[in-house]
Amino acid sequence: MSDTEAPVAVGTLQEVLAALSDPVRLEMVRRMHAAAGPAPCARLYDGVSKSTASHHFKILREAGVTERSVIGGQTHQELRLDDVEERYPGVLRSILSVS
Amino acid sequence: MSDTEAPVAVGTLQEVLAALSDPVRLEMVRRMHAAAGPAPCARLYDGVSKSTASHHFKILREAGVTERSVIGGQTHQELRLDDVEERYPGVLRSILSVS
DNA sequence: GGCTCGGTTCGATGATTATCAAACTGATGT
DNA sequence: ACATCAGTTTGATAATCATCGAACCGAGCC
Repeated sequence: MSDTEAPVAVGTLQEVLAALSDPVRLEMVRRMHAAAGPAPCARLYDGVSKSTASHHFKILREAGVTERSVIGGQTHQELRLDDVEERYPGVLRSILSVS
Repeated sequence: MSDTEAPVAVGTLQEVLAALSDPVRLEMVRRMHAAAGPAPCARLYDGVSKSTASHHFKILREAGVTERSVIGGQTHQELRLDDVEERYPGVLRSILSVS
């Protein structure tokens, strides 16, 4: 079974930038982008504890940058690139394209 | 007389995003962009003390986002849009173009 | 010299925030 | 029922950070 939550509106530009300014979260976002679809949580981070990772996922979701879905009982996270692009054109796209 | 400091290299993407994620600093950057050239410090902020503003200017400079110059004895701040664009194409430009 | 004006630096304080371990929850499997 | 696995929440701690006032500095002016 698949279950996706009703996504919150994309947050303020400040919220989005603050969400992306943490290295752990930016790496999460990069991996979600590479995954190009719902990805299991555990594949999206390294070097921090489960609880810390969950905290960062929450911040990303509350900024409207990602959404959570449950697929076959497992939680997945997914980048809301189109939504963020619609609200702030070019911002997330350029950040992801930069090395 | 005009005196411009040798600008530091543009910082990491994290540093740049962190610098822009503060509302006071983003407003400073917006005003510098509008000024399109060296602008006197006092025109670039509202609602915080002189010392706080100076602190924020420093963070922006250390991230390589702005530079300081002295024109006729007065300190001015200027956006380094071209340098940041060269290092992180699209990032700062898109942030400035967004409402 | 002494004064003001614009900025910076110092030191302190309060608020955020990142982090973890532990307890909890919900689903799956035996 | 029990155990396990994945993720969340809670509570606490440590670190970072924004903010301010006060002291300081350099340039121009009287």
